[in-house]
Amino acid sequence: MATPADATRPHRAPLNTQAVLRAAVALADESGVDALSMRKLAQALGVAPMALYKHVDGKDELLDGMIEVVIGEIDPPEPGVEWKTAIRRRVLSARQMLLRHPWASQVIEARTKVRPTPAVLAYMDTMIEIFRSGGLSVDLTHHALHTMGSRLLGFSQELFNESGGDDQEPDPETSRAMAEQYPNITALVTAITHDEGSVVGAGCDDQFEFEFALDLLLNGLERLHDAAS
Amino acid sequence: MATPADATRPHRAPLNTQAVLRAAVALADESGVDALSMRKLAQALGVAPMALYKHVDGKDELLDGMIEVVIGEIDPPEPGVEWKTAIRRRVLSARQMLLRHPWASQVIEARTKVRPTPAVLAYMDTMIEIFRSGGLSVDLTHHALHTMGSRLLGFSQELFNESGGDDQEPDPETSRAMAEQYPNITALVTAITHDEGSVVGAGCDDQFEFEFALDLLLNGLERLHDAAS
DNA sequence: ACAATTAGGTATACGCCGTACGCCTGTCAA
DNA sequence: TTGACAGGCGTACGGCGTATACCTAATTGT
Repeated sequence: MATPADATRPHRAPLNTQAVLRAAVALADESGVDALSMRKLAQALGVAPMALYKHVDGKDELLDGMIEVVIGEIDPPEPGVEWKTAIRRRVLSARQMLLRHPWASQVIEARTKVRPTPAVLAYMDTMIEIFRSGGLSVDLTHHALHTMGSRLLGFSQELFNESGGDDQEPDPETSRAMAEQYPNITALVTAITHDEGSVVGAGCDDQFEFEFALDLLLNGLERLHDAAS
Repeated sequence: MATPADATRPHRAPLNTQAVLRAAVALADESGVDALSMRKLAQALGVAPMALYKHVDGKDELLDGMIEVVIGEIDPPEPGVEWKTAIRRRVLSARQMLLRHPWASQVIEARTKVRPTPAVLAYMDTMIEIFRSGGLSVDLTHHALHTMGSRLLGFSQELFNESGGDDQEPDPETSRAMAEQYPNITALVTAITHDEGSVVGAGCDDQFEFEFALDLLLNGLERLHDAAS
């Protein structure tokens, strides 16, 4: 007679796999992926650590499940759109997801090296489909994927965003030492931050920079495609 | 009278910071960075775990030191070379380093988010110098750095290299299921691996793909630079 | 109607990890 | 001679992932 909701004991809702994954994503979003442990996650769900293993095979599979969740947040491709626009929208949507979940980039990269998850494979599959139905050759599509997947430097992205990462103003002495040791960085940063007063504090417009890179690349691919026709 | 080398007790060489860092790099190279623990490193050096803390401040600082070591392996810039060639050589040299130390990319990215090491800053500084002395504007240099630092996808790079990561041949049934679920990936992979019999097993020429991406980007930057002149 | 199965949660324990703290022992300068 | 100190060691603490065994309530087959 008792419905599952008003059972006599302080039953919390019986906790399925999706709930575990969503809680894990939320916890990683707010505390960082390093602070995501099975024990902390269990505590956040009001449950003993080992209870999680009834719903998830282990930490690696938990991470894979979290990947599935966030990849699912990327907008699906719209049919009947020109390939360059379609790719552009998809990549920008993926970027929005990565900004919402700062841990995702690192986790996806690490886990994909071991074994790509179905959602990652599906994402890649639709990307290929867009290129191919846009008329790009197999070879050019292949090159395009590699080009968009490579990072060429492997780091550096976050150097300007917060000018160092810590929050306090650099005291004059250290900033003078900085200017001495890294004159080119210093010159570039001051030039950037002093231009166009529109930018709020310091730093640059990341969205603009991202689209700059994306368009540079897409235009290059289009040029190659046109030349081949 | 006893030289440090022939001391009476089984003294191993007194173990300085550089030796610790080099051992850590070697251990990460052969066992992966996940298997690199202070305890394992100490064991590899024939020393108690806590001995390391006399030479390194902690694990994070150990990782920073390892970054300094591998960044030091990147060829220094040669003066008097045209900017595009200079950048090209530097980036390819950095890539060789990253191939030698598969853990480096991940570690550098993670630590740079916290605080960039001096070597990373110095590397960036010389990159900026090359662009600027090549005549590129501050803005274009800025864009160039972002473009080369962004990955646009964040993953996917390793999908083709080993067609899945595990070593056994996929049995016919699973590969049929693959072909059904990811038709575009399947089509692309089979087309790539069946072309040009020159390629040994399966997979593609990573070096070629990397240079393709690099040149696509450098040519795009050059075009923008010429248009601005 | 009742026994058997099972799904969901728990408690305990093992072996790893990073590292704070204190101690010991040679070496060498004053 | 003495005392500082550099280098190394042992112990211990809290946190981690997770194997194993156990408990309880619901569900199901007969």
